[in-house]
Amino acid sequence: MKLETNNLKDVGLKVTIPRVKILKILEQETNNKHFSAENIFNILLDDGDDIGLATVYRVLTQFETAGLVIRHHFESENSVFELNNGKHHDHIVCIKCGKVEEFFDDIVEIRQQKIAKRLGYILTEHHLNLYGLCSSCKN
Amino acid sequence: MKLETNNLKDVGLKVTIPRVKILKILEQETNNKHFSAENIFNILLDDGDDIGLATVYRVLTQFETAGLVIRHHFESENSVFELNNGKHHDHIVCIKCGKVEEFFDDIVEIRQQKIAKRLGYILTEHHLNLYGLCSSCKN
DNA sequence: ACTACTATTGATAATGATTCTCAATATCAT
DNA sequence: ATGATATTGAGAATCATTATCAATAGTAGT
Ligand SMILES: [Mn+2]
Ligand SMILES: [Mn+2]
Ligand SMILES: [Zn+2]
Ligand SMILES: [Zn+2]
Repeated sequence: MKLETNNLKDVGLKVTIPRVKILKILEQETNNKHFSAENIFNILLDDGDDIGLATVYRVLTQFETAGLVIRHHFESENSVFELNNGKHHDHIVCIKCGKVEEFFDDIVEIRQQKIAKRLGYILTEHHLNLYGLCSSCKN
Repeated sequence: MKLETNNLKDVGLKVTIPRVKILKILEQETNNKHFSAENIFNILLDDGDDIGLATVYRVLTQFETAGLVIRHHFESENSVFELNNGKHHDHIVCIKCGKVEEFFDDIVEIRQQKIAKRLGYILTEHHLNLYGLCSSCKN
């Protein structure tokens, strides 16, 4: 049985064509792991698949609820989704070309916990997004 | 001449009733400095002012462009606005009651610069939002 | 204070991303 | 294979925000 099939069964979702195809797209090893719903819809169109945009949104939300994907809101743009590989990381986004890169910084993570504690909060989540010009675009 | 009048003239905006009133609301020293457009619209309504919601959005966007206010996007909610006091800070938001508190952490700020540099970016902006349960809500 | 020139406003329509509805179809345990 | 149930696709609905446009207000110059 295929990988996607297992992933879906594991989270209690029926194995349907839209779900398998969307999961495959998210699993692609490309230069961009971060997809908008429209992105995925267009890839499906190019592949000749006849899957509705509503289904793409629906499936992505189900995947998010199931913990298979993570949803991001960069700047004030549309939602973007990426496969949840279990390793937390934050993002830096090029304001010119839109490239998204990932990073993880222990010191920042620890600091955040300290800040939350000092203010009396139980920290459940955080979003750290850096914006700037990437190495290609800054010239 | 009043404070609001000066602020507006300084950024090249005509002194109109909607602009002055919205600026006054933003300058209020209350427990909440962070307003949505709807928030401000309702305060105006309560004050008996007859200012359209479209005007509120328009004026807030003009204020943002002029550098008078800063717009935030917490979680995936509506835009919230606060007066730009010139002192950069980040935010922690209670996921239960919605309270927003501010903080500034030198170490995090320095780390962000380092991360951007390491990845070859010129950093122009960042959003760091923490989410959790505030001291009142965690019980 | 009056005019004339523009900028601004308020009402309403339009937009765009996302979600909802619902009848038709597909999945899967039996 | 069958039937109970979940899922799908198309299009309508939603909701925050922006655009349109005729009426009105602000302001520089008299
Ligand atoms: Mn990522
Ligand atoms: Mn603030
Ligand atoms: Zn770039
Ligand atoms: Zn709270």
